Amino acid sequence: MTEKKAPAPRRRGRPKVRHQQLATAKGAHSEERIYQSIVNGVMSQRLKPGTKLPEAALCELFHVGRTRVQKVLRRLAHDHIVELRPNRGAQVALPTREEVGTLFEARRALEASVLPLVAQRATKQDYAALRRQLRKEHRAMHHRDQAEWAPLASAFHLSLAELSGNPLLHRYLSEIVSRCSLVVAIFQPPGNAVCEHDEHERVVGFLERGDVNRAQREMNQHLMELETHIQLVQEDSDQSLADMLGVKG
Amino acid sequence: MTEKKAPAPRRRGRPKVRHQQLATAKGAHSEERIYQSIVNGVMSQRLKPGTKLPEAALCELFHVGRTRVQKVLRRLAHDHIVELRPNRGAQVALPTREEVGTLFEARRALEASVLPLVAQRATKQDYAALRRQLRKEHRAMHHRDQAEWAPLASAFHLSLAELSGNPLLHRYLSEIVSRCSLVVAIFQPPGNAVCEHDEHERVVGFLERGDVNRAQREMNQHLMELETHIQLVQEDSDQSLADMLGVKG
DNA sequence: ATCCCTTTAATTGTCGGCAATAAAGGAATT
DNA sequence: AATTCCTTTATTGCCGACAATTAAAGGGAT
Repeated sequence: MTEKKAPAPRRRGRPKVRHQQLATAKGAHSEERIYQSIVNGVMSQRLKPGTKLPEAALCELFHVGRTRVQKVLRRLAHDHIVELRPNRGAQVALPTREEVGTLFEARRALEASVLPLVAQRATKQDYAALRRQLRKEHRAMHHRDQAEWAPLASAFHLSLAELSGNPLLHRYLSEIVSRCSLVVAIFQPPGNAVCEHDEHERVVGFLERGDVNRAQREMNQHLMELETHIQLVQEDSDQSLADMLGVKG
Repeated sequence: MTEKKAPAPRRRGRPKVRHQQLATAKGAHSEERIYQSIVNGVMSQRLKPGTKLPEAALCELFHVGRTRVQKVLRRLAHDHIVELRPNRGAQVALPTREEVGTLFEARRALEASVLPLVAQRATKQDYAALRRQLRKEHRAMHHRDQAEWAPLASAFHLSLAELSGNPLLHRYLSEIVSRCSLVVAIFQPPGNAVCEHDEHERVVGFLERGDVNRAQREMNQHLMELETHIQLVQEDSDQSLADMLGVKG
């Protein structure tokens, strides 16, 4: 118990902000390592939205100078993982409801655009690989927790983007899927996993039969369900979340 | 003045690369200024693909330290305006034929995705503003040279993206349109302007009537024409271009 | 107690220095 | 003469130092 005395030589000036431990590993390509550590921290909820990421702390944690930390922070800001305010440093981003809307809208648009290209270019081997991946995803969904399953579900969508053969669309969709995962991580109460009703399988089925339209409709439906689920969850965890973060702006 | 004598004491070591004057203006938000200067230089062909952009030169030109120059160069590299190779600095990007293909493919996909959103959200005033813009574009096309008309033609596509109401799609399309302009600037011989056959007007017409499908087809056609035109031009200016740049890799 | 202003320290922004890397000329070897 | 080092120099990568900015605490006046 910290008892405060009468004279209480209390500190003056701006207080040093507390930060949590992230990682201690060392390596050669440190920038990628720092980047991944922070992304993992955000995705796994250890880093909650609003958490400050002071440069000095990251420098100590990862044993690098500020130059590299700044580079990583700028990259994270570009990916909308953190928010970067001038002279005030970086903090984990908290997307607004509106941003979530446009995010999912853009995702639906891109995923729909990707499907015809996949149907046009994918080979039998590609579909076989997709199906293998889906079985893996299925197993994870039944046996493991969300932390392990989530990246696999995203991997399906990213594989489709890759099969489109268009690196640019793939890059954009990667960015979007990452942000969606971030949103899901933020607004999903633990244990409340989204059940997939074999929608991924159905998309592949339509694609393989060459029925692009139906594949698009199925995918759209799938993404709409995901979004509405998020929004419902967000609705009733709004207060407790803001409270949990101590958000004041 | 350093006078060179008879024995021609030729320099040894790595030669200092010559660079051209870009701008001398000064301002407060210097990073944006540097960024725009380089983009303008590339778009107006003063900076040809392959041109090196040494940090020190830019520092002198813009009277800033290397930190800010590096930030700008990284941003340009992210936008694919320059290529950034480790330990070798930045140079103006030269997109390959394959990259141009994926670039236009992605552009067709995004522009098609944008149209339904526009039809859904645009008001009468929006269409009126679009039409005003189109008249301006028309005037520029008939009276001025390509240098003035090109940004206006791009502006039409960007306006559509903006009217979609989705900032994310707008950002992606801005990126793509910039790169397309870069490609056009590189592969278009001066004076060989693309004639627009009122395709923009027709797209707006279909949209206003709510015929999204036809608007999409028209837009697709428009973009395909643009691309094939580029490729034809690229075909027969390939040699002279490589020669012009002194490309050796 | 509440508001304003000053004081103080944390934190970020920017710069120049030093080490590491890459590129070119020249020398040595075949 | 062509090829392989080796030397020399421009250039980038990285870091710590210093200036500028921000945020909180303290101290009055209302």
